[in-house]
Amino acid sequence: MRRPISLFNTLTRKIEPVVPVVPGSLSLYTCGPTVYNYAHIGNLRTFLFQDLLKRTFQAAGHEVRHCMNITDVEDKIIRDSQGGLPADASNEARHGAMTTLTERFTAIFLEDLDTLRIRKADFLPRATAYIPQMIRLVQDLEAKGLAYVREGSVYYRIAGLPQYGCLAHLDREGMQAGASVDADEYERDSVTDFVLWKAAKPGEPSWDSPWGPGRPGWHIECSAMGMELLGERVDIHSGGVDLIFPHHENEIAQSEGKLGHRWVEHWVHGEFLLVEGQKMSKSLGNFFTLRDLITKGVDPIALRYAIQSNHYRKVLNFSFEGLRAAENSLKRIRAFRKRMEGEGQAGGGPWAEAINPTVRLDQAREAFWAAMADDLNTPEALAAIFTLISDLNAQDDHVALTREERDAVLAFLDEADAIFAAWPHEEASLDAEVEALIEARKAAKASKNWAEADRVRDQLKAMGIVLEDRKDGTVGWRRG
RNA sequence: GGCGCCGUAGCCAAGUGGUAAGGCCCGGGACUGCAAAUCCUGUAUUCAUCGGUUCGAUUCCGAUCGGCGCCUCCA
Repeated sequence: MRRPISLFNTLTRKIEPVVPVVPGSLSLYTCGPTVYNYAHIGNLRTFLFQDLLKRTFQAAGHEVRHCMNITDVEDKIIRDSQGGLPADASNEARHGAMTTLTERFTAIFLEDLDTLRIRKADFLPRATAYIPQMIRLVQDLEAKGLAYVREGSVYYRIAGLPQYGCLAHLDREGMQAGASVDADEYERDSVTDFVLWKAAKPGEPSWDSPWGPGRPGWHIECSAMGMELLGERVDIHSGGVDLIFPHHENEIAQSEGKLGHRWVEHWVHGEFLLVEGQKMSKSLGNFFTLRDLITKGVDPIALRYAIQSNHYRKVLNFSFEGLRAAENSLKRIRAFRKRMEGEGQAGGGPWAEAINPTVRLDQAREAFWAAMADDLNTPEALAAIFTLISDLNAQDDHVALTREERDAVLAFLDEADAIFAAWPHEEASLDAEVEALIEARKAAKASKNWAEADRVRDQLKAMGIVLEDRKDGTVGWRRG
């Protein structure tokens, strides 16, 4: 079964159904990292949002063709990689220094994705591997009269493009009133024109081109690689809100200038993240990479959950208190999963009302998908799961769910976890030492040696194993 | 100056023109040798403020206050 999904489209500012050009096969381009440093949690929020987007379509039965660029040539990369080189270093040496830096941080970035269970794109093109395609694209634009050359650089001419600004909803007059526009060092016909190809400056790595040695402008890589790998019509293109302008606006200008028709149907943008109410900055001491948090003992999956339990289009205020709440929420879901994996232990106690587990499960599944299909409303989707957990825990306390019912619940948890990737099945295997300790406590308990029983239980807890005595005398355990 | 967003309980956070989901935390009770897990139960007469439209507004309109983003570094 393939479920339709609707998303807020920045282009129209409306929530609209996503209708892939090729039914059942979604083409997705997500703006990737510039690999000159560790990604911080703000960057990672965007990549987690894109993973949520992708996984939702996959879980909804769509095939996804996903392309994420790796930007490995850029001002900051050049700045950080060329420092140790002599002024007369060869172009080869300059490229080598740049590659050393970008390969290192590309590897680190990919490790971070693994740590956060972010699925890798089918295509992860490096910009420097597509220089010929970019040059051809710039040549095409030049041939169409959309671009012009100034001192070895090529610029895109915005003047004849009435639709320029449609994504960011900017008008030309407002742009020209901007204060920072004349700070640029390049010679352009109009302040709104942007660079497609930058002439090399002394000390910079460069590629040969029809306009002399130079390097690609910031926006051209996404247009060139997106068209090359995903085609002339892309269903969804996403990134952080800061990319709406100028990056995505300029991508539209370039790509549609070349194609002569609409390139991307749906533009989707994730909001920013604040830390303890303030913008992340190194001077405030609230700048965190994933590795910083792991060093502080944070479970990366709790971070994943904390971020994904907020709506992607709202500013997220990251806090350690919020992280603790996320960890505790996850404990509840995981404990419920463990309970469903085991057998029922019906007992007594107060009871609100009997329910039909199968009917209740169907309701939860529909509520979950209705929320996800409505612009990835994760808070509401998770609420559907928690409501189900409360209802079924109460029911199972009194009338144990059957094996079939438990398995059906587990199937739903797996279905939801295919998106959230936070409560997977874990193999229930223990090492011999732990098993021996559990047996030792059972013996102590049987002889009512409470002090010894508690001592062993504390010892196990220190080892990460929490015991749960069951009504029938058996002892359950979980990691925690 | 231009464009736009947000303000819901201690914290996080959905939501709808018809009388406030969910999570965390906290209090009481049940179960337990004690725990853990779980259940029952208590926590917003109220959704920044002030007006307007309406039979009725947290939800629509306007104003005000407060917080924030973008207007070519940026996830």
